Amino acid sequence: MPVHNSDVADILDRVADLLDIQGANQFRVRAYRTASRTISGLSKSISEMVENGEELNKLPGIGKDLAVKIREIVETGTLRQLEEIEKTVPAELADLMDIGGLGPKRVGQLHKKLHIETLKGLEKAAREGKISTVKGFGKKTEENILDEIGRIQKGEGAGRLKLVVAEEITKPLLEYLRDIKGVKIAEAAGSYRRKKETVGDLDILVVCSEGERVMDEFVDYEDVDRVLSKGSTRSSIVLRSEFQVDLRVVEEESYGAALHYFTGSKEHNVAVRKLGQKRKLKINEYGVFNGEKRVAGRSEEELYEQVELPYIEPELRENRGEIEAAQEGALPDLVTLDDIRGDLQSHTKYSDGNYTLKEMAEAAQERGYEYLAVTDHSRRVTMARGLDERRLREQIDKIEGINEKLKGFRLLKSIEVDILEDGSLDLPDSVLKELDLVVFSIHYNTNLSRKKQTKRVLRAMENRSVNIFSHPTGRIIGKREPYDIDIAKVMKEALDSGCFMEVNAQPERLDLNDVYCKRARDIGLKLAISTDAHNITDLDFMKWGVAQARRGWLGPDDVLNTRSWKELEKLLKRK
DNA sequence: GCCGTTTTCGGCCCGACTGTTTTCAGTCG
Repeated sequence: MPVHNSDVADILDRVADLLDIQGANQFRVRAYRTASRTISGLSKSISEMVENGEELNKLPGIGKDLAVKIREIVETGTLRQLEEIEKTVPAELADLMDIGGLGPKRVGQLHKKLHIETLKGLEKAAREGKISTVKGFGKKTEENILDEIGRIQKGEGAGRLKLVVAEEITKPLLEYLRDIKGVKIAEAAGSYRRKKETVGDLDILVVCSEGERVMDEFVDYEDVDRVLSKGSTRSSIVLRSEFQVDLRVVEEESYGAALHYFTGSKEHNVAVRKLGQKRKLKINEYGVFNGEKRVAGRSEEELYEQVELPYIEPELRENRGEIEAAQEGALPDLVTLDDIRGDLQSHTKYSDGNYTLKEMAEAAQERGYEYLAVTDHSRRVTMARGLDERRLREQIDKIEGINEKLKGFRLLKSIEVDILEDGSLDLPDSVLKELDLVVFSIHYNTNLSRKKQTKRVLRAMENRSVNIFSHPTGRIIGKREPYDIDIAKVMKEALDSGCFMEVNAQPERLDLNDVYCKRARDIGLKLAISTDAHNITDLDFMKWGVAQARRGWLGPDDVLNTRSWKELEKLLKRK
């Protein structure tokens, strides 16, 4: 059973939480958290690195000690140290930190003084009024704990929202804030601005001549469920959707510094501040300071300049190597929506799409595209009325007829052919060969073993008629875990055999994810960003795919569909 | 526990708000 990067990261986080509750040295705790972040953001498999005997302590934030521990996790699946700690600090205590207002210190106190070990135990103690008897805890804290537990039991809160949902909530709120008198700027920062696939909460920054008024109006927004805190420069609310929003009011001269600060990520900020420290500069949300003197802060550009860095795009700010790249002048020139010249996956009424060939073609043209691949399902996907050979040929004829009438645009003859369980394809080569390109994907037998699933895809790729492996991991954000498949191996094979892979732009898929995009770029494998549109409006999902690609460091050259059809056609020819 | 153009020891990002205190620790971002 291979140990994944996320498994290693989880164990290290677990150790960090429990050490924290135990009251261990803060910097030691931080070291475990940093290492966990490093590993989950790694674009290669930690298991493979161990197998290949690579030196783990070359990784940032990982020294001799942690390298040994990580190796132990990879080789045994567990960490003895964690098991040891759990003998004195019950594992479930870590979960109590999910309760707002409870951090490591308080959880540690509750364990020590009241012998609380579980959420149930905590609830009981709170109901019996025991919490408020502990020093440092009062009635309000006790009530708050019960409220929070109530919400957890109702299954509310805490969950991260998909980026697309976060946008639906954010846009009207920003408009509301911009309408308040005196507001010059209202902008969203945080993981929303970094275009992370899910957003935990929203950070909004406001520049306004009347701070108090903004705060009053903010907590008065019609969608507010409760107010967590309200100050003159910072307030937090929870919306009825359980989405938390933090608002900060800053002076215009601090706007850039604040925007940088609240855009994060935390790890990126820490790294930038350290660069500041080396130059005797203090960086906070109000600016860059040399002693008492503010030397920058109005814009992000000027803040970066102070630490001798070029501007770094928000999507890259994860401390996954962007600072080093910036120092070396090696930041990628990220792909933009404007670079996209066509869409390489879409469905029509022939299978489970809702529009005709002609309607889809017109919609793609309206978006300024030069081509749209029609990739209806193949026969195995019966639920979607998948195409058999006869119907596909009929569609090919129809597309050719439509193309004759179009100028500066063409529908590409294609199919999303199903990969059957043994790795063979759902349609015969004879018809696949007549297509402009072939997209291939998995819809059934999704729970095969890692070995079988990987072999299945590798075998499919051996067929010279296929081109783009679609939604390669099959995950649905927050709903369905990825298939157990060795993506690294599939990528390597795709590169060697002249195949490509996809970033599926459906906001609930975003598959490949950012980390895999970066891995593809690292090895030189080009990716298609495709909307998998089933409707005309789905064509606009392209922006989510582009966002994910940007988070994965992709430039225009790394993306297939930034090319004209003529160039793309050459690239798709397999040897 | 990590790390090094002030360091192999002694640092480790920084500030707002709350609740509990009676000047501040803890939490959060």
